[in-house]
Amino acid sequence: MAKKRQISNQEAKLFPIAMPKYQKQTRFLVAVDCIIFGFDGTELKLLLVQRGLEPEKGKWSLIGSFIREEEDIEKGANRILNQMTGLAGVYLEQLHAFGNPERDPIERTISVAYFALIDIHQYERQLNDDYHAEWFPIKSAPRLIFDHEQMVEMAKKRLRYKAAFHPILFELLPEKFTVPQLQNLYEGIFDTVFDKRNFSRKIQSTKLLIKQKDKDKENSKKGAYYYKLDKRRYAANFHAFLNFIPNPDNIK
Amino acid sequence: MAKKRQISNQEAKLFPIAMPKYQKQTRFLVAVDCIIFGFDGTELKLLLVQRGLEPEKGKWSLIGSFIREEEDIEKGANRILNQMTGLAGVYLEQLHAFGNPERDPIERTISVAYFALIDIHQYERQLNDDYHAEWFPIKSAPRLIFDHEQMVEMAKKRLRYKAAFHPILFELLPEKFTVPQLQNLYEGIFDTVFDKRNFSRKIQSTKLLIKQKDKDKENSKKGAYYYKLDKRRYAANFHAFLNFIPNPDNIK
DNA sequence: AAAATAAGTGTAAAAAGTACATTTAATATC
DNA sequence: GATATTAAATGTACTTTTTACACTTATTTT
Repeated sequence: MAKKRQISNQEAKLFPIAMPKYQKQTRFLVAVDCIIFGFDGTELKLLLVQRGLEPEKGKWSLIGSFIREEEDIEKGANRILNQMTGLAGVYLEQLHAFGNPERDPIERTISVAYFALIDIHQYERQLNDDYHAEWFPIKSAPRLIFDHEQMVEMAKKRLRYKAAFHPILFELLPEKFTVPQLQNLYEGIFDTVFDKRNFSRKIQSTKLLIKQKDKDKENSKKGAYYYKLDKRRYAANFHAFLNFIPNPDNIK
Repeated sequence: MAKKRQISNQEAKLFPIAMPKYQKQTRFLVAVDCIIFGFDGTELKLLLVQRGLEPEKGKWSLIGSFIREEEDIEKGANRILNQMTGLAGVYLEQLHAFGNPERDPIERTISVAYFALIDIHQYERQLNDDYHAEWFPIKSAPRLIFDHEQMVEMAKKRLRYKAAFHPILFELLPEKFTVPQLQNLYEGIFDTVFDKRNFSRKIQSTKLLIKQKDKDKENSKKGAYYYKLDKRRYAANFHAFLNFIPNPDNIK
């Protein structure tokens, strides 16, 4: 196995005979599955598709596909997301690699799960019309194939965990949103209720919100002021600990 | 591709002809690499081995190997850890899947990294004598092969992050330890100093420690009382948020 | 006996978190 | 056009947590 110099994968493709390999090892299919969360102003939703190939054809499934030969996993996740939903430039984070040998009955497949957060309204039409993807309230989603329900459970926990300390939930909101909407979102994620005054004070203290002059009149007679995210501060504070949730116990 | 019933992987092995496959997809090598942390009472250390096969034979590397055909990833991580270091039953958590197509120049390999926390003293001899593994202070570790330094960086961040909220660092300590030792560990991990009185009060308030009657006389004339971890409470509180670190900013 | 060393401990002030009720702006109804 | 209805917006007093800070104690060394 002695070797004078390293041979890149590209070279190896051109000169397959010369390429040393780890001969005796098994090779596996590797896939990406995406847990895509959206928020419609009232509840947290999950984007699902009907699986297009056997086994389990026609059953509900996370968006996912196989990684290609020369494709980085993260790039693959973005490609698959884009191909299957048209989404691009959304928040995407690696969740966990799932590798139970029995998880796909056809052939062992290792799946790297990613979770995505998107503004549901920005894509609602497109998703339904062009891609036959469907939003389900997370509390009444259908049964999913393989270990996808386990993936969703883990993603929910991760989302709660992150949301307790980092301003990640803004990724789920449209450009303009109201404080009551934001509170709804937090209450949905943490399955609890917060005192309006305390919540508002805490959010305002982060200085991440910029008050707009117009109001949302859809949800109340008085109307609630719109806010926009201060993108500069958001970028700077994303990894800071904002302690959004007073007692984040019972999360994990 | 229509199929009457599912065929398990085991069945498929017995009747290879009958097994439907995802024909056109590329298959990849999948490996596990372990970032193994230890604490010697003074500083955080990293367990490394000299790589046994080309390429990069003889260079320093994380402990790692390929996943086997019918092996779950987590089980594989435990097997590899045990085979290469003799360690068993230690804290092990999945960190991240690394999949840059160029990360191993011989053949594309997707590596699922795990990090482990161990009580260094319990294994010091065994590791050196039987396995030729070596501990390096994390601040003066040698260059590592492939993307292993990137893995270590990510593991350090994850460790800090978890340690800020969960009592995870006890995994690095021996059964009996003193409060000053514990404080040393936290100060090392967070690269800062804490007030002795405040640190002690905070730790005691978790009620995770049981005071022993004997003292450690090695590190001071007066001696410091030993404590043991209350294992019941530890198990119950592991996922609770203990807020060990007052202002956990600058972590990630 | 005196000096040196690190362990162990308390208190007051500041900040953060909690609990709680009324007023306000706009629309809908009579 | 007066009244009822709805959800938004806002302040204050109390409790808990965090922070800043210095001396005494037990033991060994000289």
